[in-house]
Amino acid sequence: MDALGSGSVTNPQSNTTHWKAKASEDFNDLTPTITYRHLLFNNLGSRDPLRVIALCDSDAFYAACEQVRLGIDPALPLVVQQWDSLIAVNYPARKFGISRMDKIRDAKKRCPNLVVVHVATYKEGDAEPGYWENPDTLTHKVSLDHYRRESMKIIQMFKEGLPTGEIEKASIDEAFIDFTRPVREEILKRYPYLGTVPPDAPNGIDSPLPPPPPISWDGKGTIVPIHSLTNPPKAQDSPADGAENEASGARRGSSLTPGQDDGGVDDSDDSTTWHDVALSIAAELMLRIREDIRDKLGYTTSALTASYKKPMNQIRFLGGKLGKALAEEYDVSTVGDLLTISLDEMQRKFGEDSIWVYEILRGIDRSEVKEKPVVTKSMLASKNLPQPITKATQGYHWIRVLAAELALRLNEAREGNLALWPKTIVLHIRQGYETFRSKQSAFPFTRNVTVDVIAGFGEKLWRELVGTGGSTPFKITNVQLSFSGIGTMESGQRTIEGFLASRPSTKVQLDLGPEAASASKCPSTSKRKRSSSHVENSHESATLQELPLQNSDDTKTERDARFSFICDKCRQRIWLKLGDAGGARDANASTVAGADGGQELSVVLDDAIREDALATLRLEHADFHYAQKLAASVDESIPRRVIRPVNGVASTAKKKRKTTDEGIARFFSKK
DNA sequence: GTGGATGAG
DNA sequence: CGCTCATCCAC
Repeated sequence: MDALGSGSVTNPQSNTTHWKAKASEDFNDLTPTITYRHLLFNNLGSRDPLRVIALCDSDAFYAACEQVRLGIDPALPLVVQQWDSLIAVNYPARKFGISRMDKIRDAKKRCPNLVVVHVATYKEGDAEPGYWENPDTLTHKVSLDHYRRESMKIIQMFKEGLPTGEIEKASIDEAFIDFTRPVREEILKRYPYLGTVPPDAPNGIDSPLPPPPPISWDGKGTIVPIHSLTNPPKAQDSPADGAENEASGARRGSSLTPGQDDGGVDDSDDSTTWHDVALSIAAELMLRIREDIRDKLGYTTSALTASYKKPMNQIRFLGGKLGKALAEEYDVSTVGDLLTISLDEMQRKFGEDSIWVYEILRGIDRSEVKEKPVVTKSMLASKNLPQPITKATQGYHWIRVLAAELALRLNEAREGNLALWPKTIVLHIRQGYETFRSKQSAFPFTRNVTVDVIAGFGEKLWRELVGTGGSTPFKITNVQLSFSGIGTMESGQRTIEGFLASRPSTKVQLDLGPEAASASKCPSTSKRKRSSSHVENSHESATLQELPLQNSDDTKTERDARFSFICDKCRQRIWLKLGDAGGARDANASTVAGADGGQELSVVLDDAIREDALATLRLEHADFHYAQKLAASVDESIPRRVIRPVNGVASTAKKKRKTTDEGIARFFSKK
């Protein structure tokens, strides 16, 4: 696709309409005459005429990460290897004609002195990924953790450098930056006289701003005038570090040749607008931050700062099925070809919402830049199996490897927030060339998320997905294990129970130890009716109740430590009661049941749950004392705390897609 | 909630 | 291209 904007026309004489798409449709709102209202209010969102957005990405990011990590001279050619392929090639290496997806051998042939770093990997049992010269894809899994961490550092610098800007991490090496607010602030700082509407202004706050000062585009990078968008500059004029700082969409006079810097003040005409000023300030801020990142972290970046159009093929959303569908529907191959289709025609065919696509085709992208939560909603670890696996044990092996990665990543994320809780765990497998199938299950909140806990669930899901093997042969070519629905647990309550309550068949009730009764003496005893039934087929599950019995070495003292604690305040030994999982419960009676039927969860998992429950019990017991103090006068039960999903915006008002949407039309709904 | 599909680097 | 990652959405 190319020929972006081939139908656009700029009008250097008009202050109100900067370009038109063919004759009839115009986009007046993009670049109106800027008034005091435009400047002094900041409430127009993506229709703000002073809106400036930048996209900044790191150059050959993975390669740069390795270069920085190893303290290698950035001028040396370096590639990052993943098995037999390359996943990153730095600029010096590109000079040798090496490109991504070259085979490693070819790359070395082209450049014998090439620095080759294999991406970090780990195998089952490794506590963390490591850098090895020749990891085996049959035993190891790639880890991108280091790159994720470095990425976060860069995002952090954007945020610190632009406290009032909006930063949206777009990928591991890219971020969208909304400069609209910082630019406004800067304009008011530099031109304070704009801060008040002059008394003699003809239309009050709706009067146009006075003419802008001349702009120096010097040192702001490469400027891409709007005229040139069909023939944009190439990167040959980049700074020496290979990075670029482009600004696009400035409604400039014709004096600036694409890719050249005229090196100074724009005194060419009277066509400079406040719109241009905004763009130039953003470009300047962008450059400053990029330099800071380079100096502090060692990463070079490229940025494109645009008011509304971007050069070359930089159109989002058309790279996938939508683009293909459009091309087929209209039997065209370039964006330019689609510009002949009028808005009316598109809307008649695809409904009102297709204006979104119509604008995208014209380089107008009104998407909001919105900061994403620091923690992502999901985490996925996956492994392609060059040699398809055929046995359940092999599956368990990979599940453990993937579980190790998830454990590592979740625990690392928890360094920032202890209450992080993935509500769901999912196992995907791909059999041969079939599409993926998956199974998921609730994941309990556990303070210690270990490989064993995760793998326990993974194995359970595996059995649901492929069975225990034997009878039906399989050939699995990919295994993925993921957490989803990551949110935070509020004041760490009632979590295990919530999880187990959904498995009524395994509810068991068992008081442990002779002192169990004494536990109920301290706080009030549960009056809830209890089921006295034990699990009938106890061989089916390794539930908590079996633990003390299974382990013959388990002395009484050990058992005490595992299932109880002594409260400092009341000097009571407080016991963990394994009982009915659902329903209400008193402050002192922690309830835990075994998990799923079958040998679904390992003993170790139960152990983790037990420890978790014990920790919860301590908190609750402390709460009990606290509540007693507070509520001495009132005969009220201790307020129950409730689990509340943090991102619990239950999307009730989800728009129903029109059932008439068929084929291509379904792409046209508003994003 | 579950499971599949999509887009992106 | 092969691999990895995250989100969306119909059911």
